[in-house]
Amino acid sequence: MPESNGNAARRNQVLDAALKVFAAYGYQRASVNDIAEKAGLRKPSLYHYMQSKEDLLEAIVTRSHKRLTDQLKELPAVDSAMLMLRQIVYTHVLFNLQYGDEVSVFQADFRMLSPERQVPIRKMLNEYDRSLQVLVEEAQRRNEVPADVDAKLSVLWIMGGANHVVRWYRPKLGSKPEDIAHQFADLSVAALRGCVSDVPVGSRAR
Amino acid sequence: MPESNGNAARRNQVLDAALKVFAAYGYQRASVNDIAEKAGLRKPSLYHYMQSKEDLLEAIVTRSHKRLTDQLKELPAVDSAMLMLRQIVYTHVLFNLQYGDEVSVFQADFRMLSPERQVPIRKMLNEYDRSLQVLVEEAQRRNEVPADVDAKLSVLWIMGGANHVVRWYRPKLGSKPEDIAHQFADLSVAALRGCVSDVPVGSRAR
Amino acid sequence: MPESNGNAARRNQVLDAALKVFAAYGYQRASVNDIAEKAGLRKPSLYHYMQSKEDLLEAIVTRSHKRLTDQLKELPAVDSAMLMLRQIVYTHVLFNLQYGDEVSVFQADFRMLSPERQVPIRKMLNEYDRSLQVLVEEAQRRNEVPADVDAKLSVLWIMGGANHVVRWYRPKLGSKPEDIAHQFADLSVAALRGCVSDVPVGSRAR
Amino acid sequence: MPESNGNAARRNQVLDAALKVFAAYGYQRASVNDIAEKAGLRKPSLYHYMQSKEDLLEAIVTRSHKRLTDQLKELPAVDSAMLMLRQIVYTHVLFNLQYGDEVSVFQADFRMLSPERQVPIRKMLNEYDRSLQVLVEEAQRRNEVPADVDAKLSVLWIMGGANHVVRWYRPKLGSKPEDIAHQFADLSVAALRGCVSDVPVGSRAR
DNA sequence: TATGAATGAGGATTCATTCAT
DNA sequence: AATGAATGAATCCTCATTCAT
Repeated sequence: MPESNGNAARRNQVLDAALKVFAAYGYQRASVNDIAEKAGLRKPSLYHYMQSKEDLLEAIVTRSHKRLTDQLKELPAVDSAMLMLRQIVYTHVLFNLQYGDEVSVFQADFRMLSPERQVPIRKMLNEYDRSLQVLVEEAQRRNEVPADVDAKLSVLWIMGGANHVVRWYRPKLGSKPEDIAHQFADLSVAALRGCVSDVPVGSRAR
Repeated sequence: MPESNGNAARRNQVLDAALKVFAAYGYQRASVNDIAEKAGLRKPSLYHYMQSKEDLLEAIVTRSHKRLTDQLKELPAVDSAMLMLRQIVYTHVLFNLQYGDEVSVFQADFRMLSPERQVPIRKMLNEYDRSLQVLVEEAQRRNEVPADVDAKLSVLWIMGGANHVVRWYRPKLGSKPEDIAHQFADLSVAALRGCVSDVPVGSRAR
Repeated sequence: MPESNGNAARRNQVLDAALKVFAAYGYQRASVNDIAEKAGLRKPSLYHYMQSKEDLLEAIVTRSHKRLTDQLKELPAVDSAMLMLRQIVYTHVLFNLQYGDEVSVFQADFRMLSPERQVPIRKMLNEYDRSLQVLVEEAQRRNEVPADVDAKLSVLWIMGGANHVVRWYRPKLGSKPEDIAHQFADLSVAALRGCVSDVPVGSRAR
Repeated sequence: MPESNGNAARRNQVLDAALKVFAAYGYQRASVNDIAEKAGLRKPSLYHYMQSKEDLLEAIVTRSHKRLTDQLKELPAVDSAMLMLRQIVYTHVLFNLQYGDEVSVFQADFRMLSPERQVPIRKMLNEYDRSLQVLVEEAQRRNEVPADVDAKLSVLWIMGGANHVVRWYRPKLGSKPEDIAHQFADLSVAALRGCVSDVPVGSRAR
């Protein structure tokens, strides 16, 4: 009766195996047997370290978010909202680049969790977005960001760019992670700052 | 007549049914039976309108990309690269908002296609990204975008924001699609324009 | 309501199409659609010329046996049982070589018919074997075949060799059909004639 | 452990179950479920002992041929080609009678294997035929068989008779296996020896 | 702890046949 | 006579999970 999910080191090995397999095939296509092979065990042995396949996914997703927030907590306090935001984007992008598998699985397979299991994670994500939104609003109060910028939309915009990296980034190819993170932090700050008041709106809709 | 996939109107109904089911459950979890029910048919009848489940996914993905590029082709020619880019981002975001299901399935399940089926689609995507990159480079030659901006990275950044919308946008909730598209077009242009030269680099790594 | 299985010429075309398809894939693997394609029709159209797939098999099998017996009926009467037998073997082997597809289907798929449909055909086959056996017994009475030969077994032996040809014979390769038939007729007669009384029985069992 | 096909004893039980079911219904009509029932298992459990249904057929066919050649290898060496041939025919016929199911399945369903899987088996069969042909030629050099006998054809003829037994033999009915094998060995030797030079060629074709 | 064995539930797909047109 | 459309039944196979050892 594996009540405690056994030995913690082994449990982590299993999680890592699952992570790689999920990242490679996607949660649904990855079989428990694939994970077992990757972990150097037989299929039933896995059940000493997990309750179910879904359990692994939840653990991976939760662990991933925790890792990110742990990193963010260590950021030095700065008195400028914009600088804080810049730090966060930089860290977030770098995190995504460093933990590509985890983040990929998060993005691709999060919704494969049962609705109930999604709830706490969605909550964390919303809180995260919300905290960024607060920073933008703070910057707007300080006139570092134009008032007509939609704080919520712009945060979603930035998150999109930051999360997208796991889809195209390949280590050893192209720019270094730190450079990418810097560029993206710059782009975010520039986007928020605006400087667009003089651009004519040349969109199809007009 | 197994070659012609039967009546074209019906085929489209089946594609739409598959689209909804894939969007709701994900390609892997969606069963052929689910699609049949949604289409008002029994399971084997579907095979008059498709060769396989994967066939449906490929058709959806291809149709989606074609729809977008068809819209982009209709954009008026403008002599400014930046304006052109703005138009494209606006149109792309609006398209993603209007065809949320299609785009979601594209993003979530594209890689469930066999490697061979992925090839032509990857090619199209790369061409699209490349064409945007060319616009950024053109804008840089005209000094509308700072020379130190990485054209490729910034395009990927923008695409990230544009594609991300399908993950959070819910019709009837929040801003109107046109407003979102405008904001995102503005943010993209602002991000490229820069104005960030005076910002200190407050990142954890330093 | 296709009571009469329609136009006879068309019916024969369908039979021939089925014959080729059955011979190529085997009755079970051959699909009604394969037959329809070979016949230049669509699947449901076949049902104007048959009651069922099994119906086609029965018709092919029956037609094949009738063709053979028709040929045998035309053999000239001869007063020697051995000569009669020789004629029959020659004709049978030649028939098998000429109607390889039909005979192959007969042998391979006869038992796929429902038990009831097998009855009359088994009866015909038994009668055929029996008539040969009678000839051997007649030859034994005339001392043209040793008395210790088992008439029934030797007939089954001969039929084995004769039927086996459809498994290895390929037109345009090796001997001509007439030469094969002659050789086999010779072998049959020689086998029955015996001349083996002086052979020591070097079999493992002793 | 999907590579090792599990416990060998069980695997053999499954093979035997499959053998009986294939022999009774034919490979195509036999369902995996039929085999499972015969083996006292549920359908999915079979997959511990096989990779696929076709896998079972291949194993049966290969095992059958191996069993025969193993028996043939034990035959005592004799200096007469004719005696050797006689021994082989005797043994082969007896084998076919003793392993009727195996041989029936071999003959009826061998071609249901994928072309690739047929290759090695065809090769073995050809080698077998060829080795018999060599014996006939040797006997011809020793003048034990007339020079005008076609060695290849006569071997095919003999194999036909030998293989045919599985179609008509029913245990407990008619002659004993050993007697049948003896008769057939005698008939083969007699057929080859000839003694037919004085027979007029009474065939339809003249 | 580790695993061989077993399986219920469910997967996509095929196909002979029917029927309305 | 010909066929597009539709489908019930059945097929092989996969897989997450359980359990006895």
